[in-house]
Order: sequence, then structure tokens, then C-alpha cells
Amino acid sequence: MSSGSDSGTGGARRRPVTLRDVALAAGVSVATASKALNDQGRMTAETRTRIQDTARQLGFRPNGLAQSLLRRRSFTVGLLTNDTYGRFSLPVMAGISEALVDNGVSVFLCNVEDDPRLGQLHVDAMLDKRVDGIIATGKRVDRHLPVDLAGLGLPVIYAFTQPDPGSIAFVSDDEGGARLAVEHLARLGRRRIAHVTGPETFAVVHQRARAHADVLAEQGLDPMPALMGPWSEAWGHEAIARLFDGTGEAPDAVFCGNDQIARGVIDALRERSVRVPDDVAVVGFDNWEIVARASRPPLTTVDMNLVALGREAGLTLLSLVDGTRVEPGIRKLPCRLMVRESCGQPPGG
Amino acid sequence: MSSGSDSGTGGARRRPVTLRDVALAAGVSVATASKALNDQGRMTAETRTRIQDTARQLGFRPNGLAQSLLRRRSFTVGLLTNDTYGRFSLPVMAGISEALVDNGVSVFLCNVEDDPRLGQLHVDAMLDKRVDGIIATGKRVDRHLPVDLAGLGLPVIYAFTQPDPGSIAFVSDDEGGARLAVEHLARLGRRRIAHVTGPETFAVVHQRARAHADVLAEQGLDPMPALMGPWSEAWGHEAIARLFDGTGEAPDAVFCGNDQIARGVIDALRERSVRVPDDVAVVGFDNWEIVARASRPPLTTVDMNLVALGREAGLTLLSLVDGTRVEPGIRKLPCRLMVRESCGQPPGG
DNA sequence: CTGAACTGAGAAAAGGTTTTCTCAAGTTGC
DNA sequence: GCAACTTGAGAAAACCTTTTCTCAGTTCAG
Repeated sequence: MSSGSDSGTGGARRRPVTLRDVALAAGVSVATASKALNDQGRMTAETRTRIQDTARQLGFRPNGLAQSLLRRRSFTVGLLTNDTYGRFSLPVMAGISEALVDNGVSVFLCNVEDDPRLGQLHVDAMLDKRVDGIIATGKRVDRHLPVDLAGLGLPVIYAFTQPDPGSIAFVSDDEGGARLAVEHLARLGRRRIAHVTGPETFAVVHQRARAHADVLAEQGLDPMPALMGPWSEAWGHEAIARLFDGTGEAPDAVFCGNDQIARGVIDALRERSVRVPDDVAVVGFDNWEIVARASRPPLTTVDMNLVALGREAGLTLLSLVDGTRVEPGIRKLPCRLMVRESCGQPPGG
Repeated sequence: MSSGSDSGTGGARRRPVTLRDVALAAGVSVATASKALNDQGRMTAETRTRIQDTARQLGFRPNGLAQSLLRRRSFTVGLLTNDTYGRFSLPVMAGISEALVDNGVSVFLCNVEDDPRLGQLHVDAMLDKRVDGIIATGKRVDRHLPVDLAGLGLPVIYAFTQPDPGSIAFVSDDEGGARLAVEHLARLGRRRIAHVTGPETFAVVHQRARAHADVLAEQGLDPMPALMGPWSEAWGHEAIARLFDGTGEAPDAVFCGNDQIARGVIDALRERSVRVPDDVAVVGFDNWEIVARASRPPLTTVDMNLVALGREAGLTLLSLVDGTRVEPGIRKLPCRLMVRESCGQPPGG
């Protein structure tokens, strides 16, 4: 405002005002100026406010680089991910970023794209810039990032990606989430709950399938198959064809491995005039709102609480940076069932 | 490797090795050590390689904070966005990040969520950390971020969001993109090309609608309506109902304002047994792959080249930081038509 | 053999801040 | 009136690197 109309499109930048400038203007030494601005040391109240006023007037901001150099702490962390576009790491990153920024810590975005060269490039850059710690996140819980973060001499936290052994990680409780879904269906009186899910190469597929089978057994329900295929709408379609055109009795509920599959399932059911939720209830996984909300009817689905997971990871990194000892290991954070309309009401409801 | 098996889960961090350590170990002064490692100054080849070997052996990395302090350049920029989750700013951010990282510049991720308080927090943090410049990006071309970036004394670039007056901005050429789509349809022999698009509160809606009308006129085709509504699948459904249940002649092509609408349009057409592309061709906008690929048939759609846009913005910021003078103004970057199967083949093809 | 040019390397300043140490002046207690 | 504190403030070191300046010793031309 007060500095005129520099359009800022290039050319000479004005030199930032330093503590020396403030001290000079206030007629004191830099030491005194520093103490005045940090509410430290001893001096007359008059001197202190005079210096503070001068600083404000000059628009003084302490140079964070100099502070970091001295404090051996940059208030900066690196966020390593191989999934910038992805809908999993995004909420995680948002949660991390939120937790850190609230604590005055800035976040370097480092997209490594499954490329070891890029990974090393980013890690080197972070090391050079003296980040206080690193958070690694990815698109799959069971895949490593293309870099080795152990032995860097820095605190490292893993969120939603496979950790180095002996480190600290936060992941979602997929068994728990799957239980939530299947128990919900059982509670609503569904007896034949099928499972349509992703490729068997994914660890979570097996975790969720096991929970599905376990809950059926616990509830005294007949075992039902877990159909594995791609994570796509098309596979949802095809799975419905298999389930309804086969010889066995058709299901009255489908627990899907993700929301895209669920969307395909719902569309396929509608195309064969099977009513959702009246004839068949459907539950998804991920709570990918744009998909879950657009399906007809809106999809009841498991939310992995990824933002909370990220926040937790961020806060844990901060306490690590502060020197707190944190027990290594993998922490599973609970999921949450997002109830919409694809399961209907319980018989008595 | 050589430093043993510190699990890195907390406790004392080892002090990074400094130039002083290297100099001491090599039996020279820090000045000489610095010059040796930067291939500067004069000394025997023997001395130089000895120092370099020592540095390597000790795992020395120059402290970027100290270098930045001296060079008055932090090799760091801030990326301000109000759309961390979003599918528009993400590719832009990826492009920016890519361009910058390749030039040794790290990126602070600053999500401001349309919250002025958060915006100020982030801007202050960036200023404190002495970023070399700022890139602002957002989810809408016609909406300002909740912070004022003018008069910061820093280079600023806007990407896919409304710039301050007199500044430098990169946006997609929406008219051009829309022309691409409608001309494609016309070239394929479609004569009645309707337009179903987003709310009239969006500037891009009007730009694309104008291009639609213009191309129809240029091609000597009858004017067709531009139906405006929400950016949703549901609106795509409803628009088809209006177009086909109304009194007028039904369209033989629909140019949609985004891929979700297009998806709704395609689903609605299938439900009324109108064949796509045989009876009606459909074009979307955004090339949101997850939607465009999942629709049946896969959607031909306009790609705004957002990654390239981001890359361009990043490179421009760098030249600004280097002191190059860049003409202020808004640069429109061309779109690209992503041809899939929702428009079929030209009559002669 | 002497002044000039060159060589290899170190000393010191700079960058901006924080913190500890020092010190002169003023105040209290006896 | 003097020792012992207290007060307000500055000097200087520290953080780590880069760069300019300085300097002793060597080589060369004349």
C-alpha cells in the first residue's frame, strides 16, 4: 500500500529491511533491537516500544534463513509423494500440510513419480535446504517409494505407504473399514453379501476380503465369493453379470472394493432392473465424493479418514523433530462409514 | 550405509558435517576448502582432489541456508492455491513443480482454502523464508485468491486464476478449446450441435458458449441453445430430457461444458436408447481421464494442457527471478482435442 | 642480482540474526 | 563512604559458506 505501484513484473527488487536498519533508525545496537523485538533482555519500556514501532513502520521481517542457520532448525519439512494427481495422497497431503502450517512449519512438495533419479534429486534438495524432517506418502500402502529414507539422520514418517523397517508409519485400518461395511449390511438384514474388489496384487484387497469372510462367519451367514478384478467401473459391470447370470443364488448386497467398482455395480444393477437398495444394497470404499455423490442412489461407502491420518502424521513428525522419542511401528487409524442411500433402512427403521 | 543402523525414530540427530570439518580433516583453511569444492581459486591439483576426496568421504553437503543467506536467493518458491484437492490446480501444480525442480528450485505447498487468514499466514511464512517468487493458482480462472500479492516486492505469476492488474498470468484458451470441439463435430457432418454447460456465474461458460455460437454461424449451421446448469452428471441427464422431450428438433451432437456433464449426457442417451456416437456425438471438456475413460463409449474431450500451462508459468517465474523483464499481461495457452470414441468417424472415414 | 609477475593458500568480511558476556552508571545496605 | 547489586545497553561470538584481499615464496626477464 504505502510503497507505491511497483507492478512487480521484473527488474530490481527492493532490498528487504534488516535488523540493522531497524537498529540504526531507532538509534540502538542490533543486539538491543533483537532483544526488543523478541521480548527478551532488559531495557526501558520506552526503548522497547520505540524499537518495536520503528520495526513495524519499516516493515521489518526477520530473515528466516538467518534464524534457521542459527537455530539449526529450518521450520520446513519435505513431503515426498509418488502420487501428486491421486485421490489418496491428496487428502493425506492436505492433512499433513494443515497440521504443519498451523505450527509455523512450511512444506516442500516433492513429487517423485516412481522415478529413483527424481527421488534422489528431491531428497538431495531437501537435505541441502536442511529440512527438519520428511514425510513420505504414496498412492498404495503396499508400495515403497523409489528412495531410501533410512540413515538420512533425519526424522521420517510414513503415511499411507510402505515404511522402511523400524520406522514410524500411519495407515488406514482396512480390515476395520471392511468390517464396518459388512457389519452394516448384516445389521440391515442382508444375508447374501458378495464382495467385488480390486486385483489380488494389492495387499488391501486381501485384508478387506478376509474381513468380509470373517464377518460373514461371525454372523452365521453363508460364505460368499470375493471377486477380484481391476479397480474400474467396467469390472463392476462384469462382476454383476457373473453374480446374476451364474448358477448360484444372487446376492442381496454387494460390498465393493472401491467407489468406482460400486458405481459400475449400481449402473449394471439398474440396467437389469434390479432395484438399489430395495433388492440389492451396495457399499463402496474410499468415499470419493465426486463418484459416491453422483451415483444413483448416492453411495454408502467407507471413508479412510485420510485427512485425519495426514494430520496425525504431521503432528507426530513435529514431536519427533522436537526430540520426543516415538515408538517405531505401524499405526492403523480407524475408518468411518459414510451412510448415504445405497443401503436403505433397516427392516425395523 | 557407513554410519550404522540409526533407526531414526527420534532422539539425538547427528550434527551435519560442515565445511570446517572438511577443511580440518584435509589440513587446509575453510577458504581453500570452499574454493576446492566449487572449482574456483588457485591451488595445486593435488590439494584440490585431496579436499574433494575428503569431502566425499565425510559426506559433506553445503548448508543451503548459509548459501542462500549469502547469495540473497533461496532457490525456493511458494505455490499458493485454494484447491489442493482439485483436478484443475493439480496438473498445474505438477507442471510448475516439474519445471522448477529441474532447475534446482524447491516448492512450498501453500493451501489457502479461500480463507484470508490462512492466506496471510502462508504469505507471511513465505516472506519469512525468503522465497524467490510466488506462483498463485486456483480452481477457477475467474476467482481471486484471498490474498493480495501485489506490492510484496517479489516476482509473482498467476496460473489458472485471476491475476492482480498489471501482472503476468497464464490461462487456458477456452474459446479456442470450444472452437476445437465444435469444429470437430461440424467436420464430422453434425448439423445440430447443442451445448450443455455449467452455471452462468462462471466466466468460462460464457466464453465457451460464445465460441459455440460463433462456430455454428461460421459453418452456416442453425443456431442451437446453450443450456446452463450445475457442473454435474445429474444436470447432463436433465439437459438431455429437455433437449429430447421438448418440441424442437433433437440435436445430433452435444458439446458439454465438462466431462461430468458429458458423462451424464451419455448415460441419459443410452437410457433412452439413443446411440452414441451413431445418433448423437458427444464432446466433453477437461479431459478428466478417470471420467472420460469410464464413460461408454470413452469420451472425446478438450484437454486444457494444464501441465504445460504450469510448466510455462514455472519457467516464466524463474526468468523473472533471474531479473529478466517480462511483459505483463494474460497469456492464453492453446487447448488440445483428445479424440476417443464418442464422436465416431467422419462420413468419409 | 633486482624488481616484476606469478603461485598457492590463508585471513577476513559479508550475509542477518540470536545470545552470552561485558561494562558503566545508578542504587541499595550498612 | 564503600562494597554489593541492579539496570540498561552494547560488543562479540556463533551459525556456515563464499569471495575478496593479502602475503610469503617462487620464477622470470633484463
